[in-house]
Amino acid sequence: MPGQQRKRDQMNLFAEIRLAVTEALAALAEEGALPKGLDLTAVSVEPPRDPAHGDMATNAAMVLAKPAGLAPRAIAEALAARLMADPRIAVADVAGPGFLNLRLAPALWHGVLRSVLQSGTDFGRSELGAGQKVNVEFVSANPTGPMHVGHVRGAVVGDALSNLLAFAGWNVTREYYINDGGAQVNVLARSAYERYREANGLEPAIVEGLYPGDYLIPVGEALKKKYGTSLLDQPEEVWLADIRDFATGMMMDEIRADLKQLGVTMDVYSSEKALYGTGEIEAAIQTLRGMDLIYEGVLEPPKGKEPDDWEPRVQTLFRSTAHGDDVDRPVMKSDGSWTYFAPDIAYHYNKVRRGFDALIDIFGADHGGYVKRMKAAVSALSGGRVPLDIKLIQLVKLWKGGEPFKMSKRAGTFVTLRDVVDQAGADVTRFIMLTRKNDVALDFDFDKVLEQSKDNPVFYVQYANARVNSILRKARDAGIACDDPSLLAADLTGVTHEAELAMMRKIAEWPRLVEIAARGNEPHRIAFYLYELASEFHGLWNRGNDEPALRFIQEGNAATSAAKITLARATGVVIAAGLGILGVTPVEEMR
RNA sequence: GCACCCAUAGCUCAGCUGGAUAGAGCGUUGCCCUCCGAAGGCAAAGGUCGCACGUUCGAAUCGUGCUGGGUGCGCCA
Repeated sequence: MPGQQRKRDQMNLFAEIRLAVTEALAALAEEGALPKGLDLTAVSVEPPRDPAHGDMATNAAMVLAKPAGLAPRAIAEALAARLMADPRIAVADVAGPGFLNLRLAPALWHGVLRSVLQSGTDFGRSELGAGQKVNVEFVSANPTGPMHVGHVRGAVVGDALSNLLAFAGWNVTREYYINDGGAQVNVLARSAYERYREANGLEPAIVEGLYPGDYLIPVGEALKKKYGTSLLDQPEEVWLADIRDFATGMMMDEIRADLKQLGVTMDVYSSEKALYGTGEIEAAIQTLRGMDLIYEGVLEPPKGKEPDDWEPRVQTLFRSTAHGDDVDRPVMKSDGSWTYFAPDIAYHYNKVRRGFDALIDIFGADHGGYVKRMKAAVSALSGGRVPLDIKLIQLVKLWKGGEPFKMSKRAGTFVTLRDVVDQAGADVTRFIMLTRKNDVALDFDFDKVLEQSKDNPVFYVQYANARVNSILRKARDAGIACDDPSLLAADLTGVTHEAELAMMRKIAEWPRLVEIAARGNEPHRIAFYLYELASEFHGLWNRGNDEPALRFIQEGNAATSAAKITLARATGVVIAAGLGILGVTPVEEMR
């Protein structure tokens, strides 16, 4: 086993104990108590749901019973006897259908606290990703206007997921795909042209089908500054391409600024337009053709929802059904130009050729129908080597004053990212956006997210951290050394109260939780964990009101205080680490 | 018609890639506190995990078939 893995296991107590279990099983096999060569991959060590069952539980006896040809309880008892000889295991007893419940020596929990203080916010970092290159494509909003609230959630999820994967050992690239190659950017150009005419004192003709938003007025003014009156009364052929580039450029500047305000920085911006004329699209399609996955054919009309103007038509199709899709998909329009799918294929082929080991796309839920064909394309073009995971982001419903919130400060009909961040702040926005799994709708209530109460999870988690800092401040004032090196020297043997052990157990779960969240590409788990961690901490704090022995600062007893403060400090460190992944700034003090 | 997503306490939602008596917050009920260890605390009640079969020692979790809601379904991205 590589040294890195070993090092990580020492930080992850669950991994360490699992290793103890599998080593004990191997020893039993060596003695002949178990058959040799059993597959141990299904053996797990996890926190039991009921803390009364112990600190950790393993299912080893149950999953091995059948392949070993032995009764679960017999295996469990042999394993228990073996583990009891391990000084790290205080109690091992068999329960239920064959669970082995373990209670650990308190020194292990104290070791976790020291690990946290030694590693700081790197505690919980994992080598799970083993340095593999993963590309996370997210936002990818059309460059035809400012980002609206619908984009915010995707931006936050993508960014937090990127942080999470980096924390878990992946080499992450954050990428934005600019859809600047389709018809919508010509519409943008024509809309901007009307604003340009307006800037020159003419009446703009914002006809049906153009973008009416006020946000294009500055674009018109900038065009006037650049071109003066030279483009007035010129035919579209003269100005379309230039104005299109100019306007999309300005839109992208605005989008970049919006993302920055939200705390999101992309590593790579890829352009759809740049794929045209370079032969990349043709090459991607040609590659598929070489696999016999491109053909000329006629699609059946969808049953039950036949368009009025349906007529059978021969078109160029991608045989996506060969890679799990339901029907084959057109890549070329009847006029010979590419469908939107073709450059997307080329773009994903581009990502594959750049050497990524895994691809992740964050899409809006309305793109659900696009998932299978995209996966089919990546599967075909990577020879099945590169997995593509697509996360669909459900709607955000805004609320204010108990009513749906729809107004915008801008003239458009949508709420912009800026509207949201200006009112709620980036930290609050980011946290709340992660308090739901990606595929369920989320309510965002401007009143509630800013409330300073237990009901608001952002406040609740931040408050826990602020309390930790308050303890440290008070302790320092009382003359107790609270820097990490001093705390690391504290004797923790007295910190064994059940409530304190519960706190340590929760902290010890952090490395395990990081891996679970990273494995599933599920950043929301971090937010939920932080809430639970904060809850545990507030609970312990509150018990200090009634039971002075549980207070972190013990009057007149610097040594005991230091030990208990270590527990608080470790909690604060993990909260800071978790908030760091979410992209939320921990606050030192509540105001 | 087909595909994908969702369905868990009155409400809003978690649920560890199959584990033990299914959790949290809000709300409800009861008790406590008015102390800057402050922006409340403790406890209780509340569930056929949409329905029905199936796989398994064991299912909210996996499979099949339904019901209800959402999204989408050839020259829009």
